[in-house]
Amino acid sequence: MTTSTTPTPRRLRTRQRLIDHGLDLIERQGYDQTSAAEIARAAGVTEMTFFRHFATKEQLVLEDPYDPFLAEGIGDQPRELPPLHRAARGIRSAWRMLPEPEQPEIRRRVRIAARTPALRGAMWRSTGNTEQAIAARLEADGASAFEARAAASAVIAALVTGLYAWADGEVDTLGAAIERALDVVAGDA
Amino acid sequence: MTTSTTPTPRRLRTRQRLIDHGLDLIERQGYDQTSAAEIARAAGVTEMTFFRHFATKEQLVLEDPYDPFLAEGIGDQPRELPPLHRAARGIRSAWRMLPEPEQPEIRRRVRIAARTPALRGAMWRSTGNTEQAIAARLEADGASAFEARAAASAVIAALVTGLYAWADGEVDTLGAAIERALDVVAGDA
DNA sequence: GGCATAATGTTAGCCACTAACATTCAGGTC
DNA sequence: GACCTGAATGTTAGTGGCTAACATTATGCC
Repeated sequence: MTTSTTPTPRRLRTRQRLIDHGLDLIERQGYDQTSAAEIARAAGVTEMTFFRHFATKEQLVLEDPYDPFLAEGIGDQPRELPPLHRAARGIRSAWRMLPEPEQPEIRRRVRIAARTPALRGAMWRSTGNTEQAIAARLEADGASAFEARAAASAVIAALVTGLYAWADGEVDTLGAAIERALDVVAGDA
Repeated sequence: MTTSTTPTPRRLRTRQRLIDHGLDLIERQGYDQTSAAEIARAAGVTEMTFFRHFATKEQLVLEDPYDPFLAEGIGDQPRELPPLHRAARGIRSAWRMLPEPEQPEIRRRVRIAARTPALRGAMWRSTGNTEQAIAARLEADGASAFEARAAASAVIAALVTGLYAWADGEVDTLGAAIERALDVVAGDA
């Protein structure tokens, strides 16, 4: 039940220092070459404290800002469409309603993730919740469990690939990257 | 350049003992609750030896038998089709030409992977090569790099989801699971 | 200023994984 | 059957991610 008391200002500051120094160090030296202890030291704090803020070292990089709402738009899609198309259209419409997130920070993170094999796996794990939410929506609207999961995973995979391309500078805006990625899996929608 | 000398019989036996005891222990106790040292001990061997056979503990579970040929069938698909459909049809036709792999062993592995969050990420990483091979074929046949990667990742994601469903007993045969998964992403092919 | 509680520190330890060096084993030669 | 060589394994020591248990400091409120 993640007892979620509002974090105290002090805690927020330490957390932010960890993020700042962490991303800095990792960008300069690489993820594997940067230890949690080193980041903690740079932030003026103990290794133990690092892990009290981030359950794993991966989580420092893989915060998940764009995630949990993405399933919301699916219910509005016409049920005659096959699950893959419903998922793609739903995500697209949900995305359009999102406030512009702080893109520079996200982009730093995604770029690091794209370059670090260890994190590409972790990214997949971290999108697991979203995937499940999408699958649940699809299933609620009539798809079989199997179809729902297959469609959800395919759409998320394409989307993450789009994110990577954006972080690498192949696509100009996050929005465009998402649109193009979804077009590939459901181009006629 | 993986200097690949043919492994000596002795080495093969130790390796097999590690696999046998490893899968046994993991099935009984869970992946996280089973240490590499424990598996090594059960196989009558040192922890160090374990890691000389498997670069990581993950690799003991995630051997990759069905992988590298899957890209082969793509070249035969009509180029007018969009990349996603070419990929799906290519994999389907490649699969049909494969000799039946030793399914019981694979199924044990996939089932473990499906149940272990840490391994679901690793699975993704381990399919990276296949994904890249598929994307390369798509690109060679005229798709843009972006389209190629998005389509390849979506198809692989669906396929892995199908594998999980098969391992869980939701689908009877591996072949059927693959067909159904591909139908979801490219049903009209 | 005093107090309760959140935030951090300390210490000790497990496990995945690696490097460097020492030992044993298997298969062919004589 | 003793001998020799290279592959396979063992030993030891260490790093880094991560956790548990307990002690200390800081912060906001009275």
